[in-house]
Amino acid sequence: MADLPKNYDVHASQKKYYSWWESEGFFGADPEAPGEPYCIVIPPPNVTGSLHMGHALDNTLQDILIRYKRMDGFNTVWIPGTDHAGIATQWVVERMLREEGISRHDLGREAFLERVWAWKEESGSTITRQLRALGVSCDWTRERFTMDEGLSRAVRHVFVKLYNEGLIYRDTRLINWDPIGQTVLSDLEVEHEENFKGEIWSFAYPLADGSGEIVVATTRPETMLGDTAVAVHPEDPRYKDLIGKTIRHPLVDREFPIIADAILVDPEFGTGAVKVTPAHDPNDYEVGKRHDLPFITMLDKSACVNQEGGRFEGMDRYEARKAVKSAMAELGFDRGTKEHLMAVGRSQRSGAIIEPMVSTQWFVRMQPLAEPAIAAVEEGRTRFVPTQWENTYFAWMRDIRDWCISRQLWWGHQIPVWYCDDCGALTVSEEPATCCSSCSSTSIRQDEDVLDTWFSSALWPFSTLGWPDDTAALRKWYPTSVLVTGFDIIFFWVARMMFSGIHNMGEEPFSDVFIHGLVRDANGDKMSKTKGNVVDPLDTIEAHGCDAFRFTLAQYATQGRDISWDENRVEVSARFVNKIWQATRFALMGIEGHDAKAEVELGPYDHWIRARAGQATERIRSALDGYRFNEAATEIHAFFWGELCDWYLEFSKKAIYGEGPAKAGAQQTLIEVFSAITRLMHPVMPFLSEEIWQLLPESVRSESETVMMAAYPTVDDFPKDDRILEDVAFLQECIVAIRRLRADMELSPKVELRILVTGDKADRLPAHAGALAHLAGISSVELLSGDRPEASATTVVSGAELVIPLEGVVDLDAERARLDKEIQKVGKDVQDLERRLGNAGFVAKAPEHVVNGFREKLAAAQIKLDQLQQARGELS
RNA sequence: GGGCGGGUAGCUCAGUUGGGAGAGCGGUAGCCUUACAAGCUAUAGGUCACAGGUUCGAGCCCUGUUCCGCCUACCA
Repeated sequence: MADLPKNYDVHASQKKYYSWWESEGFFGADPEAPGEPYCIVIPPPNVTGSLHMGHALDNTLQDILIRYKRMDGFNTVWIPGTDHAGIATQWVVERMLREEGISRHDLGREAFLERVWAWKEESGSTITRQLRALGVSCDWTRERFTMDEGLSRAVRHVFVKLYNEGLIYRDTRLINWDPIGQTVLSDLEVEHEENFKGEIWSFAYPLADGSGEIVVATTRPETMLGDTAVAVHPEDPRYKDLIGKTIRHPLVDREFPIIADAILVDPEFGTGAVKVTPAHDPNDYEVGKRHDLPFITMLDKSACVNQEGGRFEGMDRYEARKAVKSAMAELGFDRGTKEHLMAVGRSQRSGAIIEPMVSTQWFVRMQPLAEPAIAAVEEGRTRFVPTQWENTYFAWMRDIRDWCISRQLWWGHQIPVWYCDDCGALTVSEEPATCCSSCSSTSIRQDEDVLDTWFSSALWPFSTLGWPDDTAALRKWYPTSVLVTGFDIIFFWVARMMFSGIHNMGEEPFSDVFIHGLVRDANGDKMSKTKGNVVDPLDTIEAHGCDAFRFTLAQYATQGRDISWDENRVEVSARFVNKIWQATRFALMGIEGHDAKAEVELGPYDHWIRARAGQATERIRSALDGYRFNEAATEIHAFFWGELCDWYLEFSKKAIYGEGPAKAGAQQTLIEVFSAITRLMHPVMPFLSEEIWQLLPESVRSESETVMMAAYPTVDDFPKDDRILEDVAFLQECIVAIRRLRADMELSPKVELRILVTGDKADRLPAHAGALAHLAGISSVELLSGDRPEASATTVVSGAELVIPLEGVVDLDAERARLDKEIQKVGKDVQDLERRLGNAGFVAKAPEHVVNGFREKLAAAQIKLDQLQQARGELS
């Protein structure tokens, strides 16, 4: 063991063990195997994407859970996969084509799709390869893709089912149009940009009878080419007489009425008269329906003015805006322009400002689907962690609008609907239709549009398990156990999985939804390529190692809070990894030559660290069970460094460097405790723990060839022993008190001190003389009998006083000064404690243990004060 | 406009039934003590954003104010 390298080679370890785990099939899952089911489906990253910090956090947390549950005897599976990401992927490929100087229309649908598939084949493995670098233990044999054959069948199956149930329908209505991407978007795909600097322009519409004008205001002048009314409030005295009169459009050959609408018009706002463009504004659309106005679509698919715009035809909407304004100014109808802050909707993908348009699209009727999805959370069958996210979920679900699912794209699941050229009937079919279901004509055409990418994502928790077939995996693992994801896709994905799962499977898709924060940069800003503040997880892993990276992520993963990523923390974690390695080296050297059959005698410190390990196990388990990853990581750190390294390894040195049953006892303890902590840390630090596991003695490894299959420690693995915990806590307090005294008196650690001890617990101390010698430089421990030495320092701990003779060790003048300072300080403490205890209400109402705690503390402080004053007197 | 989260040590952040204000980093002082100087020991540093309230007692509960961030909304 002496040849164990002084430093841990993280990269060699990562490479060696990941491929070993994977090739041995340790990630694989068998639905027939015993154990309660525990299943996670990965939030599928974009197939052509690459790993970012969000993925790193999300997947590290999932891996921690899966590894924990796998070790804990559950029949676990973690299903990986990727999403075809319709718009995003098509957008990327179109951009590549543009660089070649061609468009997708030049290629045609078939050739274009070939290009996209080729790009998917080329780049599709990047993200899964990068995920492996994180150490994730997905069952790669079950990897799925949202457009693979099985999932595509699931999509068609659901579409047909919902259509037959009347929950999918086709309708013509106002939708969000992306003029650059040239497709409709759902409300969620529109991002609202607040405080957009625009202007509001007022102009006059002349009455047709020449009797006057009415002034209206707009932020979008060009839409006046599509106006079909001006609305006023029915009670507005200014305009009451104008209601029913006709306006003569000054720019196009049309007349339209002045109408009264109490819902649209706020008489207090602006001029109190509103121009109405039913085909290009959501509010006006409603007005148009209420008043049966004409819907004049005056823009084409690229948001250029069409024939409805008369002489403005062919202009893009912003050119038209200027042209309309100046034309109106020439006619004398301009009534001024003001700056105006407004919100504009942009396409999430192309960035284009959304144009509301009237269009025929496919929709999902949401109301009936949302109701049971709301109930599932209300009734606790699905639980959000932290619970605050339930509000977000409810708010959206309760105010849900129908979901527009068709997209004018080519990359995606083509809508399984065929239109008959002869009779016009629709054929909706899971399998490709060959003739019209109504008139049997073979002259049918499939709908050219594809489905919103989230339509297939919504089926992910069951489609990946084999649905619509009745598979063993589906029976075993649905519903899944927990969904781990960020709050940014609660609406896009979580909510839609909820109603899809409930509607299609009859059961909600997961019992827990754990929502973590976003990874931001050190200043709390969103990471983005344009800002140049993106941290590449692979760079971090390369620099500091995967385990340090994962440990840092876990420590950062506080519930309900975003993460401001500070790369320095990874370096700190890397030091922890090194510390673990160094301690392991010590332990392995210590257990060298261990004879399992030798006579064993466990010493007090052996009992102590076991009891401590039990406490740590309890805390770590409880933290993981509650998704408190930061607590789990912190507890691993606190136990390993603060208890095991700082105290036990030092305590045990005497036995380890000695011989006989005490040595065998310490060796056995080292083996057991290292076996436990190695397993406890494994979910967070898989590589390091595996490396250590492989170095542990055969007696440990015989349980499992890999730590990832070893049993996760339980509290019952360790005896409870409150007496030893208390005893060692007392010893630690003594050691720390002596060290402090030493530092205060500027005594070198090499100066040996004697201590005389008195008090309730005094007789416990001589048994720890060895530890006191090693850890506090104490040469002898005796019970105080008779008088104190004339020159001495006293330090008080709970239950004892330690008297240290100072004759010949210290400068007495300096010591006097020090004592004076301390007397002052302790005096204040005593006063403070007395005041609090003297409070009648405190004694009457505070829990007994709290009151007793104060009493003990006060007693100890008073003793200390007395002793200090006495020592001061002796020195004088 | 509505909603949510946050403001705790110089920095990054913990703090789960209201009862000793904590960790890591950084600072200071002292240590190459035979696993680890990527380490060990000790230590300084905080009106827990502000103002009220409840209580014997508030970082924690209530009310208000303020600053930062996010989500959401059709105000011409």
